[in-house]
Amino acid sequence: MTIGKKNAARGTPVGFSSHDHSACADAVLARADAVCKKAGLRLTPVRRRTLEILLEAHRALGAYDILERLRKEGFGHQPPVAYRALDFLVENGFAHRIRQLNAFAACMHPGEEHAPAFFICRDCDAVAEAPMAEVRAAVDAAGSGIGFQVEHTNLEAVGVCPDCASE
Amino acid sequence: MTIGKKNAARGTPVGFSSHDHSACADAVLARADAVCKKAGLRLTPVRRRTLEILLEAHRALGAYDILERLRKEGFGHQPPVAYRALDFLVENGFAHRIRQLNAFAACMHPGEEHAPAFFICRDCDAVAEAPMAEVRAAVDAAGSGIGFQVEHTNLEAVGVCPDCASE
DNA sequence: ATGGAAATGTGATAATATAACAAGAGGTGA
DNA sequence: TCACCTCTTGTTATATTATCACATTTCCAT
Repeated sequence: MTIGKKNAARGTPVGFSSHDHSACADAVLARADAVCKKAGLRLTPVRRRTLEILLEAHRALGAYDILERLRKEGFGHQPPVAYRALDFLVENGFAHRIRQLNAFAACMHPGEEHAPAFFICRDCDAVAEAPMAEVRAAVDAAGSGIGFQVEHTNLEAVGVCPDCASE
Repeated sequence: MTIGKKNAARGTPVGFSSHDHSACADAVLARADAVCKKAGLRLTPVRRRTLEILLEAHRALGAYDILERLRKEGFGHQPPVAYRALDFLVENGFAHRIRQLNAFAACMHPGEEHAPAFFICRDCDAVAEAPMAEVRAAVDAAGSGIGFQVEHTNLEAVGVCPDCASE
């Protein structure tokens, strides 16, 4: 689909309220560095750059969107390059996979334990991430009721964002 | 991936507790007929058969798994055949799309308003559906807090099912 | 019966994702 | 230092999932 082309001019991506993108991006990146150092993880150039790309875009990007940007910057140009970097970021909580969009978005709360919920606008594909601890607790409880050990949850809500609703 | 090959012998698909499959399948099918009649929807042969296949399998199936079965029974053999039938079922609440698996499963509560949550075993791909109205309420509330009108929610929890845990 | 909308079937292709293997980077202990 | 090991990267090739576009048929309401 190549995320973000459909209605790229509309909608405030990844969070509907405006704010200083570069500041929050820097903060998240610094946090990622710290978390990796502490955990003995290697935030290599491709990985770090992939995270930066997600943060700069400040919206959900498809793997091939990211691959293209990496390629332009001299990294490898084959799909595994992007997928591996994204896998690393997702596994370690620096990014989330948005399955409704076949896309990825930087996590805005790396390091913190959180069960994210995503609000996805069906019109402009903007995505907002909200931490919802209560939901996670409810799911854990429901799971243990049927003998299921929940390890990871993903909640994606589709609807209409404020911008698109006002049109 | 061709869902269901990995560990097909293990796990109790779509719900972890055993029960009379054919009885619940018949009931769901009858309900689907009634709902369609009432709503003026056409549960055509391909669509009905697709739902039956999902009910018989009693697990999540990929679109191409379904396509193959349809083909063997004399229906068309091109992807749109399966995707269109599945789209109809999903849109009208007779089936759910399990995005973690790129697969589809029959809904066990058609007609009833419900925000389903899925418990997906990372070992054997078994899927259990649990209705979680409270979660939906929480998501609606969180959404309206940021001006987002939630239309549809999908919650997928990955973990370990009872069968796989006991090994 | 007939005109229009919905549904089906088909070929072609797009978009997303992984497998498998060779080569390089970096750390660790002898 | 160097041999060794592991992790990471890059590449080729291919698998898997999903959609487009268009002809044909079916169904139903007039």
